[in-house]
Amino acid sequence: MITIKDIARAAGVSHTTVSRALNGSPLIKPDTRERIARIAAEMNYVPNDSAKNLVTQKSNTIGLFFSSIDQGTSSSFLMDALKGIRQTLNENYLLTVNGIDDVTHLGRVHARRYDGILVMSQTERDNAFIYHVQAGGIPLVVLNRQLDDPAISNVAADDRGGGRAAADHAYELGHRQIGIIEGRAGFKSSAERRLGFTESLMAHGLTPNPAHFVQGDYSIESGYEAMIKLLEQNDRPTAVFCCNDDMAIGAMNACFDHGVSVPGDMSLIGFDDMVFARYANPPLTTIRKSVFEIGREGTKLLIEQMERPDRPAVQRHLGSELIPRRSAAAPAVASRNRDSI
Amino acid sequence: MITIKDIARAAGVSHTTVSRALNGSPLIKPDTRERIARIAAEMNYVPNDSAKNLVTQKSNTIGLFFSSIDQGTSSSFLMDALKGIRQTLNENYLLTVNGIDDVTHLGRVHARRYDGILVMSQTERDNAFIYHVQAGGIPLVVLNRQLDDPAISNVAADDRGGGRAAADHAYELGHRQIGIIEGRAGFKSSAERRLGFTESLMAHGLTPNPAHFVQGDYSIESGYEAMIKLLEQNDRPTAVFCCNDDMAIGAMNACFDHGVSVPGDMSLIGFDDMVFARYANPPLTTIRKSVFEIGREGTKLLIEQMERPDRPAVQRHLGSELIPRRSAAAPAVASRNRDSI
DNA sequence: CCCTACACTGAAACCGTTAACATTCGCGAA
DNA sequence: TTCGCGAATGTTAACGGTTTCAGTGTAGGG
Repeated sequence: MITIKDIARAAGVSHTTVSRALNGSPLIKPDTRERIARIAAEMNYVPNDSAKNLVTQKSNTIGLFFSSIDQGTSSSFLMDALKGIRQTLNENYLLTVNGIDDVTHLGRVHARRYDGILVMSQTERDNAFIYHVQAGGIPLVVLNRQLDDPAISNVAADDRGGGRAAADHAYELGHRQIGIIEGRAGFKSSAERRLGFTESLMAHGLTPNPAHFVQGDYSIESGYEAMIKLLEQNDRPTAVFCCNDDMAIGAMNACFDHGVSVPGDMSLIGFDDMVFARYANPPLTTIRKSVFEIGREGTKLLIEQMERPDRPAVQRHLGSELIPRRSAAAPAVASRNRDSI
Repeated sequence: MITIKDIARAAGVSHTTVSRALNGSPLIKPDTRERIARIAAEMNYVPNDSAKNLVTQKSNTIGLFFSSIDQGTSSSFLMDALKGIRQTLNENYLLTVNGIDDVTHLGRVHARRYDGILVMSQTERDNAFIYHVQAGGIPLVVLNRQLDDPAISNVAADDRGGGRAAADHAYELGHRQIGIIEGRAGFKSSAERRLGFTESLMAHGLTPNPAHFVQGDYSIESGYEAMIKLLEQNDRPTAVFCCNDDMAIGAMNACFDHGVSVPGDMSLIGFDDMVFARYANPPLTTIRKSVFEIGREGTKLLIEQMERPDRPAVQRHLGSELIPRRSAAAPAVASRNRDSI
């Protein structure tokens, strides 16, 4: 392995000069710098990160931590976030990917090891981790989940607004019995989406029917099960807001299996707008949130934070947008009548 | 930041003794070791990786490289692979995730920076990267794509066998006109799956009809387009093997949009068995390949390779398995007749 | 012609660890 | 008593960079 000293010898200068030349120090005469650069290139010199990091007290590493790689995180999530992050992050940063749950010793997550940390958070259970990072003085941005703490930088979709938009849409189509399949208990997004949903109902003068609130956990299966519970009710809703697309797919399957046509007998609205949403049958009406964008904005924020740690934390909410497709339509006449009685 | 020297001072020993004690050297008296360990814990000591890596000439980092994060890699892929890898990898390894396309300077991928590298490869275009890594003497395992070079360790699914199984299944259901929507041109998996498919046809005495071979690129859209080309033919197939599930979903949509019922008028078989396959409508008959397992086995191999670099490279093929669901069934009588003429 | 200032380069210390090479100590054999 | 030896610990030199501080050489001003 060749080092700056080898280059120094070859160039007939001191290794200090080589170091400076390679780092673009203004102290070095332009032609010296060039000569050294050329020699370094010829010798295929690659700087030793460990040595560099040791003396500069940096790690050159950004850590991406997920709530849980196993559950609750749909795969397109990870992918989209990764795209957004990589695209924004300078190439010579190392980006590591971890599950928060996999971290057994918090002590191993340390300012020496990470220059900055991104947390893709879903649940308040991540808080222990988040506050550990913050206490350790590591630049930190929490993605995806809205945080209450203004001291921590945060980029998330507007879950509540999205929930509201979903319910608004159902209302405008003419539905008056609108159900909801909720996300995983304990996840902030679940609470927010339901809250927005309820707000919309109230705003339109509808009284939420507790029987039409069914718990799910963001998995396809839970959507299936929840939908069955809804279908079995005598006074079942004519439209259901599923708090993510996975559950909407599950719900759609439940409808098919029980001879309930979508959207003829039942309107379905999802959340996330993952790739498959438009290829569902019927294509899924849903709320788009851009994890890609969250990744991108979050990374920008993190970089800023690393450059000037004194700056105050920033909260940013990215809008969520209704994407009307074909899984939600006006209710059948019968149910409209039933409502108008 | 506290270092072994601080601990040494606190314990009244030399820093060498601390280093040895903390690393479990047999040279240290048990009670000394214990005392030092206790002090270290009390002081919240965290070793400095950079310093350690500098002197041991390791990087403590494993790199996971993807053919392309943007195209051709479905997201559940990344997720599953990651699960398999993380589960197998010792927690104190850093695992970085990169797109091969994002690597602008091959020189930056270097034995100093990575103790080992996993390549999730799809296409021969990755070869430049792969051989660079190998030439650099970095322990390497190529995942997911079958390699011709026995000098490089390799874990992949049995694509050819899977293709064969798909065609066999269609044949056994009674189909005699079997089409194929091929994967992305240039991807090894595309070639292998087609090959297996063709082999099966020949084995059953069917002559492959060139018009029934349509190019796709593994995207949902391409599956849609390709299916339309197939549907437009006068002598269209009664069953189509789609070289991945994404394209099968696209193909299914094309059928719906053209009033062709699945599996009534058209049987569809996919490949991968991604999560959504069983929630398609109808549930998708497909070939299961476990990316998770590929990740797991590949990591095991890599670790072995890092521990004893002298060992010869290993090729491992994980089986692929037919998962019959409802998107493929016996052909309608009319077409059976047409065939029997 | 000398002195100073400035532009450039070099020497040496340091970052936190590990490892090769002493050193100390106590004990049993000669 | 002395010597040798092994167990336990210490000294010191790496590892490959950056940075502080101390030169050098040259040009410009007096």
